[in-house]
Amino acid sequence: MKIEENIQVALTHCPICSAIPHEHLLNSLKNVEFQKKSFKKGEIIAHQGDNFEHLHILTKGTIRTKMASEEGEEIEIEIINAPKPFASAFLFAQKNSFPVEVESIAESEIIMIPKDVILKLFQENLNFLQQFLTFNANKAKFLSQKLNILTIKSIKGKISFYILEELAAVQKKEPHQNSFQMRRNQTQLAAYFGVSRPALARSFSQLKNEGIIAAKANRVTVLNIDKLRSILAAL
Amino acid sequence: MKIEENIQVALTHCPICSAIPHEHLLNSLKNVEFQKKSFKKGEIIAHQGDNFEHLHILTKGTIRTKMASEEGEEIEIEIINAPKPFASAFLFAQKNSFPVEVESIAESEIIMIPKDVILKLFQENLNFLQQFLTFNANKAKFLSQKLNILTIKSIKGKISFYILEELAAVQKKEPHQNSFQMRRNQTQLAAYFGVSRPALARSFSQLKNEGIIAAKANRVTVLNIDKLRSILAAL
DNA sequence: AAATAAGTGTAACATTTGTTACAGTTGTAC
DNA sequence: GTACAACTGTAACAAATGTTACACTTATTT
Repeated sequence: MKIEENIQVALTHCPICSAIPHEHLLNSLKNVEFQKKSFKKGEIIAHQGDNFEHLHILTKGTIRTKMASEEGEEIEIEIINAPKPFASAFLFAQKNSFPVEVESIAESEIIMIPKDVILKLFQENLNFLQQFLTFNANKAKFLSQKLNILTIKSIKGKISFYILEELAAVQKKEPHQNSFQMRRNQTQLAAYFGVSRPALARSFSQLKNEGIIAAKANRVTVLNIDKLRSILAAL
Repeated sequence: MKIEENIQVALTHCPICSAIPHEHLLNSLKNVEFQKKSFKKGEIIAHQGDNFEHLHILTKGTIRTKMASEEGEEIEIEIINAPKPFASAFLFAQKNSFPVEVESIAESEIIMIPKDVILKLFQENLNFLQQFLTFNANKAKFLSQKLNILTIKSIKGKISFYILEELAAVQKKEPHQNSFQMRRNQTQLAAYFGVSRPALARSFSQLKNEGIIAAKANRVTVLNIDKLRSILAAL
């Protein structure tokens, strides 16, 4: 099977494939019937519960995964930009179905590589295996952090947790920084937390009135980190 | 290092080690400085956030993992019986710290095997790798199911989801069975859902009054599965 | 069998969050 | 600059859940 240029480029930048030497990757995939699919903005790539036996790699575009018991009530799990695998942490499960709804939110392209090919690659290439393990372990961490946010019951608590996490991330680079840029607006954050938008705004206002944080445009400044921490502790 | 009899037995029954031929396992571990630790009932094995570089295997006893932002508000994640690995899905993460609090709830014993030994075993033994992948993928599924329960906002919805899952599991063995034994009492279930016990009881009563389920002792009977499903759909 | 503990059902009330609606603010397209 | 859309702040009210308390039932122990 001929591999298109753009897919090759995507794969060399994919966090789990980049360990495989370029030629080796080409050789492996050349002999393999991997599938390619394209999706328009708004199309559903996979439904929650669908079975799969392939490693899915998003080679182009952006997807959003969300969880919903049926219609209605949905909360966003993750937004994934190409090139990256998705649902890879579930590939080797006994009953490996998509745990989330996967929606294309831009012109997207995915390729699908059969499970057994992946296993073969693991044997031929220890680095690939390690990257796969690391990528999935990071995903598991992400899931468990998400779990943590949902575990916190009060909206103020969720906000505090979120802000402390974001601030910690920023402080790794600039240790004394006490403000950061919000990556999500309130509407998105409310979906992420699984709460209503006005309720989120209300709690945000309370934190501001209490002098714990300040917010201007999409920049949040932490004024009293101890109080912020105590909100979590006091839960 | 000498390997005690009981640990050997435990390992051969451990879901990720059972693929390794007995002699091979002994040989591999003989040359390795793996650690052994014992814990009494109630002792904390690991705190949320602790770093680790070893695969942890519970060889004896029972542990409970729970999540908590600090003191107070805790929700139970999982109860694990020996012999099983724990936190294995996070072992290869970039910053691999315990995502949960791990508590011994019985006389327990664990062994710890360094990461690099595990990698070596992967290379020598494809079955071991596959079992490890499967075990972790199942964990990821478990986490995402847990996420699903927390995502559902109403208590009635959580109960419906839970009952439908349990019933589906039972029906795999007995297709026309419409009742099942509860593995958790209401107090435990409330902790699992992250809600208060009286609120759970109230919602339970409502489902009973509406004729959707019946419950006697710890046996739940589904009387109207369509209505149960529609509770989830209507969310 | 009595005593005790563990689990369940339920009620009154407090608290939090959701819902709906609208006004003000900011950003963007034309 | 105007018009429009997206975002934010906020208020009144509804609905759900938490809290506390207690009665009742069911296991377990003695």
